[in-house]
Amino acid sequence: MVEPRFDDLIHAPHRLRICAMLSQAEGIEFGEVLNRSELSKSALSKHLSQLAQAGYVTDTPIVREGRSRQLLSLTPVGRIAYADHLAALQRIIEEST
Amino acid sequence: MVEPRFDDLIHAPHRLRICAMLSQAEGIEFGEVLNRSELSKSALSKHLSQLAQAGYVTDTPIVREGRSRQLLSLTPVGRIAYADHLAALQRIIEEST
DNA sequence: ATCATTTGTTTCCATGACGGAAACAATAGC
DNA sequence: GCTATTGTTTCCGTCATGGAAACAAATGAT
Repeated sequence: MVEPRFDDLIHAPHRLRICAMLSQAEGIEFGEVLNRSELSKSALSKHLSQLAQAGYVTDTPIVREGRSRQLLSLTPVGRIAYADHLAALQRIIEEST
Repeated sequence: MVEPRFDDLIHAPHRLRICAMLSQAEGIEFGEVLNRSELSKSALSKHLSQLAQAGYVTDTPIVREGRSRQLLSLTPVGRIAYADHLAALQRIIEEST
């Protein structure tokens, strides 16, 4: 069972949605995350930097259509932190039912 | 079925915990919320003002041990907004499972 | 009545998060 | 070289947040 650790880094609304996107796939390109977010590319880049610095996200450069792109993924540590945060939220939800 | 509307006012970590506390009781005194939070009384007062201004929280003055206190409660509107927000979180959690 | 205590609000001030625009860097293709 | 694409960093303004202290209101004590 996961520790229900509330994580302020993940909790911020945009980052929560970013983590949710990344949790559902093996890897998503920066451009797709950008399209599915409501952020400018500079803001998105900064959020991803924060998540990367925490060790939650990594980017693998890939090439598609002649251009190099970032394939973003949650790291194992990131998946655990995200799962723990969701567990903390789940606990709040259950307490309130 | 509730609308899964994400509510930034409720989402902020301390306010989320405040709403969670209030959702579990008919009324809680300011002092108890203060003890169960990690906020100064000024910060708590300001958060409660925000929730009150949104129509999510009301305070009923009561007297206990010779002193008047605020008995805080979620309003019906507040309960709905909180439930909707939890539904939005629940949706995120389920998407990520 | 005066003073101190309790309960909560408001003011003041400092800090940090956040966001977008624009400049920048790196790479690929023409 | 020149342009377009992908993403980062810099710059700058704005808003959220928090605590301390001053304040207000009510009660009890002397």
